[in-house]
Parts: sequence; structure tokens; C-alpha cells
Amino acid sequence: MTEQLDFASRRELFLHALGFERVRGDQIGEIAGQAVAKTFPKGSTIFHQDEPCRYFYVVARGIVKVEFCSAGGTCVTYLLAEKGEPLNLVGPFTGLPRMMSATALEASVLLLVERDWFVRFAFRNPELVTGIIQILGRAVDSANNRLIDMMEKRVQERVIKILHVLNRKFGDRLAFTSSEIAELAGTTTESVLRCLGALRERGIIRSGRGELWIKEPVRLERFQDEAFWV
Amino acid sequence: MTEQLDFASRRELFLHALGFERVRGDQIGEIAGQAVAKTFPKGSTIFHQDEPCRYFYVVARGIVKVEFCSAGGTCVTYLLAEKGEPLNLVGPFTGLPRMMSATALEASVLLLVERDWFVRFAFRNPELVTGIIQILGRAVDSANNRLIDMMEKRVQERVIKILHVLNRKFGDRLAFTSSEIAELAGTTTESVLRCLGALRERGIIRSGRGELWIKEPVRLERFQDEAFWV
DNA sequence: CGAGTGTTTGATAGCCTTCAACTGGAGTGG
DNA sequence: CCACTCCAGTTGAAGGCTATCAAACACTCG
Repeated sequence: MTEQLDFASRRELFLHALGFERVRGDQIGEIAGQAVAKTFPKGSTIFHQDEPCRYFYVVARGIVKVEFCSAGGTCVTYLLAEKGEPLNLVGPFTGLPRMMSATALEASVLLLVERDWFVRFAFRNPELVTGIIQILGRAVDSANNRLIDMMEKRVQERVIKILHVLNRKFGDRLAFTSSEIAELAGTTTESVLRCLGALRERGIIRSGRGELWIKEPVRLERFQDEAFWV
Repeated sequence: MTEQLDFASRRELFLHALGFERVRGDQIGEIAGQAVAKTFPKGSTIFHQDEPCRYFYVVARGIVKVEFCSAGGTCVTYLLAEKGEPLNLVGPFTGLPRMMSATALEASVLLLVERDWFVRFAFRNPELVTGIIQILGRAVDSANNRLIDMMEKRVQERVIKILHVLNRKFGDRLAFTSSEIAELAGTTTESVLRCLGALRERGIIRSGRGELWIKEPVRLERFQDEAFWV
């Protein structure tokens, strides 16, 4: 199901895409010309773990979850990508399968660029390469920070931190289930629910089936500090 | 303290350095010509957290620990680099400080390349860029794997896994203290000690002050599986 | 209306950190 | 050469956090 997304929209998207900030205008036009839009219904798989990389993907609309799963079945969410965020920065260069899979959390539109073409494009745009390396550096830092949080913070604090991060990125209404939040905080659904219950009692959030609202972002932040001092 | 390491040795090092595998011979010669060797005594700091990046570093001799520390004081070891391994792949491109610091675990010699020069060099060697992106991809995968291990494996299994990885990389004699292993396994010194005690009782390892020997690598691996099924 | 998914809450067990005390060896300074 | 200090290792006990299991309940979608 290939949706028509006109050239101007694709160009606009790449102009503000993460990692493409400093790429020259004519080059943006070139990659926009090569990109093809494709829609994915809610819950569908965009690419799979252990599947060789064929395309470079950028989110044009919707939210895509990229997750990392072990043989044992445990999964951690690596990325929640929205408009302008690339899904796979490494795959195109190696062509090899990675340990990640991507699914659409809501009906989404992605831009696809043929892998070979993308790599050649990157090599003649140093600004893009710098952008990619920068993003990968952030990814490494983020993963290490989560590792440290797993060690020194308790479940409550981790959940609150996740809510805070989600709030900054997606606003006051968060359309995530408790198990999705658990996968981000590195804990179980039940523990998340208990934590949400406590926050709801204090009037900091409001929660419903598959969505929750942050009512008092400031108190959320403060609550995190409080927890830290207990 | 700048040690003279002759051109041939520096060239030999870059030839086999991680990420440089496919770089053309004449280019290897060029970067070897630019590199300066510097020795660091055991325990000394090579670069510090929050300090802007000035050089690209490759280990020529010794072992260097790169670690990631939180404000709370918890540290995780990100990398144990030996001969031929680069310390900082991201820093040179951004110039910004990262959250990592590097210290020499034993007396070590590093090759330093001026950051600006290195970046220009990388941009005219796509093979190197591909290598760098590949290594960063591995780093992301590794961090995510450790995250999953923290969730689904118990301390024992994590420690054994670390011993196994160290054994593959450094051989049968491991010159690490328990707290260094703890920093790798994401646990406390005491828990590592208890685990080492159990392995020693079974004759799988032998341990002394600041070093330990893997006597039966195969049983170590099997023990890991055993633990998995308990 | 039934099924399935997401939410809620309680009870329990157990892993692991934390705290504490002690040992032994290496290195240092007198 | 000796004494002292400090670090690394060792072991025990206690307690808390959280995963796990279990049982309902509510809402949505077919």
C-alpha cells in the first residue's frame, strides 16, 4: 500500500529530519526525490529482527516503536519515533540484520529510501554522516543511562522518569498502555500500574484504558526528586 | 611524556585497528604519520568526563577502561580497550564533551590524532566511516543486551557471562579486581565475591588479589546454562 | 453478547543490596 | 627492617524491593 505523498511534503520532511539539519538544500531535494512513502496500519510490523536491511526509514506520520528483544522473550523499547525521526541508522551501512524490530503504534506513514542509494548519498554528504554519528552517540549514552537507572533507581523513580520523558516528547496526553511503559522502564506491567495508581491518587495524572494524561508536569518532576530523597 | 614509537609500528597498528580494516594502505600511512604516541602510567586518566574532545585515541599497548558515571556516583564500564581499539569514536566529530572518562588499567601507550585532522581524514575515507558506524551499532546492541540481562538474569548469571566474555578477550589470566567486575556486571563487589567463591569451590576458577584465572572455560560456559535452567 | 485485552489489587517469596566486622597482603615511610 | 596503613577480599545477618501468581473487573470490538 503505497500512499502518494507529494514531493514538496517529502522535501519538507527531510529538511527537518533528525540528522539532516545541516545537509545542503539541493541534496535534500535529491533524497526527497528518491524516497517512497508507505503507510502502515496500527500494530503492523515495519521491519523484523534478523531480517536483512533493504531500506532506510524515516517516520512521516504516526509513532513507531523500535524494540530490542532477547531470546528469552524480554523486550526493551529502544526508540519511540515520531515525525522526522529515522528508524535505522546502522542497518543501511552494513546491510546485515540487526536485533531490532519496528512496529507502528498508530497508523503511520514512512518514507523509504533504497539502502545502497542512501549509503552513497551519505558518503557525499559529510554533514549527514556527522549527524548520524551524533545520533548514535546519543543512543549509546541513553542506553548507558538506562543501565545506570536500573542499578541505582527504584521502579517508582524509573516509571516517573519515563513519564517525564514521554511528557516532554509527546505532550500531556500519552497514548501508551501500561505494558508499553513497563517495557520502557524495565519493569513489569503490575509495578507500573501500582505506580500509576499512586500518582493518580495524588492527582498528578489521570489514566484510562490505553492512555493517560499528565495533569501536573511540575509536580511530576518534583515527585521524582522527593522519591530521590526518601 | 611522549614516547617514540616509530612510523612502522604506528602504521602496523592502524593497519589492524578496529574500524580501519578496509581503509586503503596509503591512507593508513597518512594517519600513521599524523599520530603521536603518548604513555600513561597505571591508574592515570586519559580523558575526563565533561572535558571537550581534542584528540582521537587508539590503544597501542596496555588496557584502558572507558566508563560512564552518573551524578549519583554509580559507574558502568562501557569498554575495556586493548591494542588496536579506539577509545572515542563520537567525540572527534562533535568536539563536545561526552559522559565518559578513560583511565589506564595498566601502563599503556596510546596513539593520539588531532581531532580536526581525524574528521577530515574520515570524510575522505568512506570505509572508515562505515567501520565507525558499525562499531557504534555494536555498542548500542551491547548496551541494550546488558539492559536485558539486568532484567531477566540474576547476578550469578551476569557475573559468569562477564567472566566468559573477559576470558574470550583477554585469555585465562584476568587482571581485574572484584569491584571492576562488579562494574561490568552491574552489581556490587560483595555479590561478585560470593559468586567467585562458589566458582572457586567448584574448581572452575582460581583467584588472588587483583587477578583470577579461568581454569575450566568449558565448565564456565556450561555453568552458565545450568544456572539458566535452575 | 462473548471474547479478549487492559487494569486493578492482594499476598507471597526470594533475590540482592546494605551494613558490619574481620583477615591478609602490599606498599610506604621512618 | 619494621610498623603502619590501606586496599582487596571474605563472610554473615537482616531487611526491603519487586517479580510472580492469582483473581476480579471494565471496556471495546467483533
